[in-house]
Amino acid sequence: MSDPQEKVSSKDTEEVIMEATFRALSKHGYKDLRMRDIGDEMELTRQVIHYHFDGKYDLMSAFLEHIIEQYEGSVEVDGDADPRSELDARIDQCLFGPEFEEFTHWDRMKVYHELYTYAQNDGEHRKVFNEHYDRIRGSIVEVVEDGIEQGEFRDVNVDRMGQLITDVIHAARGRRISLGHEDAPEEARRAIDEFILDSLYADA
Amino acid sequence: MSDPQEKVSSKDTEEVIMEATFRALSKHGYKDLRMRDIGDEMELTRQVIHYHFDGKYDLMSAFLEHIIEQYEGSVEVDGDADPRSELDARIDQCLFGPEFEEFTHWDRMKVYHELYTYAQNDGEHRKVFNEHYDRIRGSIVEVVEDGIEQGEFRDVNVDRMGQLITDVIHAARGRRISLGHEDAPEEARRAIDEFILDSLYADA
DNA sequence: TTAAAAATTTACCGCTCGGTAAAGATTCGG
DNA sequence: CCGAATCTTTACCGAGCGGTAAATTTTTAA
Repeated sequence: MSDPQEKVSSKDTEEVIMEATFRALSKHGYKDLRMRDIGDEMELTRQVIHYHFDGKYDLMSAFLEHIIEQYEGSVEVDGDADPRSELDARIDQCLFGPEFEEFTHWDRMKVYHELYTYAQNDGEHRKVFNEHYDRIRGSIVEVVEDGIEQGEFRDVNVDRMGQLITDVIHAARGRRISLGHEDAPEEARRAIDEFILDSLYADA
Repeated sequence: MSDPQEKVSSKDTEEVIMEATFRALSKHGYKDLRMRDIGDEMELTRQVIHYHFDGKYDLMSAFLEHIIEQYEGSVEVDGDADPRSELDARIDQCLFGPEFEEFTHWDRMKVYHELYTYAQNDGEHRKVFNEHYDRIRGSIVEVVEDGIEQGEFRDVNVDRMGQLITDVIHAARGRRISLGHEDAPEEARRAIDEFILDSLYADA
């Protein structure tokens, strides 16, 4: 009875559904996602979904929050490092993902990007993404601010700088995913180093 | 009989279908696009589409080439200007569109971005986008190369620089479209100016 | 003028989709 | 141990989808 693999409570089922949704989404893409595909990705029947969620849209909304939670939960910080190292670490994490789960990172990003793009047709989802985006950018802006306060960086417009870095990260990811440019993240990393971060030091 | 508005030849009809597809796509998004929606956007019946195109996928492929053609056709060049002006002009055109058709530019970009993202699930479309992307980036790289040859710019890695600029443009557009950040293009323009293009002059 | 070819419309269809209702199984409270 | 509540499965459905076939109109070529 306390057999760990037989225990399936309500919360576990919803988690199972989330993971199945993730796999189905990875395989078929958002446009061609059918409830049936999700059912095929789990041991349970597809109809259980309707018991736990109120239809397809509700499911997708729940999944959106789920994947964003995972994203933000995977970000690690080392508050003690110097601003430059901290900044580098954050950029790396956004571009390459946490070291230990590299293999799922791009699958997750693929799905994330697809939902991100379709959000233009959905006010609800757009709002969720906006809040998430603010947090990500904010965390980078913060590091730049610290660097300036500590006198390591020049006094630049932090919002503009944070936004620029976030944008480059975003574009490189999108390019790797949509166009298949495997080296996009690494190249973006170098470009940020060579052409952007030097603006934090140069005395204009 | 030579009444200009009554004349409807085969090529014209395909053009009508392309425009209707564009409008339908703008309204409903790729995911929720039905053949019926396209029919609703034109005077002709929706079944004519099946006469001119071999099903929905064939239509979408044709439309993809159509919209990319439009995009590239709208780019104007002034070969005589100095490299910096030329570069500025190109960036502006990518970010804000040709002056005279600003009102359609963002509708087109919206559709473009959606197809771009979905291309990750479609090898055929991905290939088309890759070729297109190479041309756009190439045109920017070219200008930077000219600037270096003419001694106006520092001797940077042109591919990396071209890619970076293209990425920032792309991300800003995506952000305006998906998240609704109206000021994204202008902010990106400033960021490019302040933090990237200065790398073309600074002596390291 | 006319007949064939091209283009469009009308009418229709099979299938797949998301969703539901009721039966069945499992868990929980006493 | 039992009854109730929770959860899952089985069986099914109607709406809406992309697509087709044949009738109809328009254009083309003689």
